[in-house]
Amino acid sequence: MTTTKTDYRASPAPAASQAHILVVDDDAQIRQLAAKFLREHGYRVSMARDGREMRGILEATSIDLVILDIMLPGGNGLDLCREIRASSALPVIMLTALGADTDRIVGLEIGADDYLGKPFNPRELLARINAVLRRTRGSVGTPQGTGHRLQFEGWSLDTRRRELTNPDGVVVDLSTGEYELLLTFLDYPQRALSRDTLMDSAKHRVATGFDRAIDIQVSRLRKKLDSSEDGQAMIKTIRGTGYMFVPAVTRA
Amino acid sequence: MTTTKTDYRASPAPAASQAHILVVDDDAQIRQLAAKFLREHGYRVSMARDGREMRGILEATSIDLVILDIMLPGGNGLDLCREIRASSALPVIMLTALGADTDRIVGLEIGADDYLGKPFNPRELLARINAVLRRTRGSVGTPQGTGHRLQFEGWSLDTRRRELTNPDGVVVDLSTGEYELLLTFLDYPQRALSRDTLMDSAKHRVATGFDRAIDIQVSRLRKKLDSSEDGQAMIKTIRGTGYMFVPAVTRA
DNA sequence: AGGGGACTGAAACAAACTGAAACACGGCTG
DNA sequence: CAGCCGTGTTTCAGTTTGTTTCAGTCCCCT
Repeated sequence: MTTTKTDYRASPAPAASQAHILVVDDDAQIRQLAAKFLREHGYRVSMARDGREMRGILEATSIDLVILDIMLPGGNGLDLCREIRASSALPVIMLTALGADTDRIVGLEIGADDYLGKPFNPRELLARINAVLRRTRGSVGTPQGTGHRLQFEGWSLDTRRRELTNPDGVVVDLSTGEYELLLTFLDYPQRALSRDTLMDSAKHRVATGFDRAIDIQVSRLRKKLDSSEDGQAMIKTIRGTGYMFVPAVTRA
Repeated sequence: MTTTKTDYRASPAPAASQAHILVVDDDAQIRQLAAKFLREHGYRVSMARDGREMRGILEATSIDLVILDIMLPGGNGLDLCREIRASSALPVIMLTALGADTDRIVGLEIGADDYLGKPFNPRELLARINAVLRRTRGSVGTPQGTGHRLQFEGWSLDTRRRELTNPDGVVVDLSTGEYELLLTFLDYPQRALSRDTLMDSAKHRVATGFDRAIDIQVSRLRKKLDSSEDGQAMIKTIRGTGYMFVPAVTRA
């Protein structure tokens, strides 16, 4: 995996780049790893070792999202999650040990916005962060929750309903894969994305080397975006590198 | 975006952490176990051995939720549940002996908000308590007992009567399984739920691997929700993952 | 300018996944 | 006891997705 060389966007920063994330984990290695990766992707990151430190940081600074290990010494992560939820709507993503399915149930019901098994793929973490932020952005404090709509060249992708609407207002059916792919593009517009990046961001899996899955998926997506005149041009091929989503993207 | 201290789900919690729970069970061990666990998780807990003690505590203090064993010496737990319901909207979770009759019991008009097979996983108990409190929040103390009604796109699900009403005001019959499934969806709208999660949240059991039970149940539920035009779209399939309930859900 | 290798677009096929009808099973009702 | 209802399983058809394959493009080199 490579950290894409192009630096991040010139235009409508999906605001993701400004979000401030707090990583709570007692394992220094995981903390560092996550922090490094997230910083490279434009987030501000703070870290805490336990509940006490977490509270301190939450009070001292303005955090947009918390990543919380479910297993913390002296104080279950679930309790911390509930504690957060008792007083705010701060988005929380739980890290759970693999295979502990009871935690899975509870992680859901306890009010976490998402959860991720350890060890996790950094890109998947990123994807989920984006998804959660997208879901909660604007909805926090705004009852009717605007902000879940991504627009470009008259098109609109409702991330809540997973629905794409063309400039004429007609809903265009997208398969799950096409939706995820488009979403990835919309998260990083005007930026060359390698097949690798697209693969694990959109499909949550690693490229197998001689894999053309992304190509064909791009091709299919293009076809659907093509109903308008310059649909073809929306996703530009960057030879030897990957693809780039050209139009400017705004949130509504 | 700022860390708004507003809750986006519902009104900001009569803080789960402050809720007062009454455990009614004649088995001292279970009482202790549940109480200890719940206290560790921030609840206030009272205990009663039978119906008489229960009444005493209900009158003396302010209880937010009752956990009630269905098998009690001298006085069926079901009767106690009805008794509670006759005079209040106090949420009740029933503990039932594991096995055959759980399903049947639930189908009956006991009016419990949820149930749990014994022996139970403490975390699952916690999860269901949270879910029930979230659902009924605001209803307790409100004489008219609103709050047990979940609404979406003109539809309304009355969790007390286990009754679904379509936008025209017509009651649509739901089987037990369909009801539980819909309830789970309504608890976690706009969120991809895996078959596993749906299975143990809605059916109180673990998926057996090559299980299509959820699929067919979703299919049946869809059909019933379909009487309106875009019923099909309400439950979206997320290939390779599970299902998602699309409409916004409000409690009334 | 021409040729060759590497890369991409997309059709064709195959595998995986999902929808739903049909059937089977168990409990309940009359 | 026969039939009905709710539910899970089986099964088959329809979708979606990934791989293979081949043709067309682009780039570099001579």
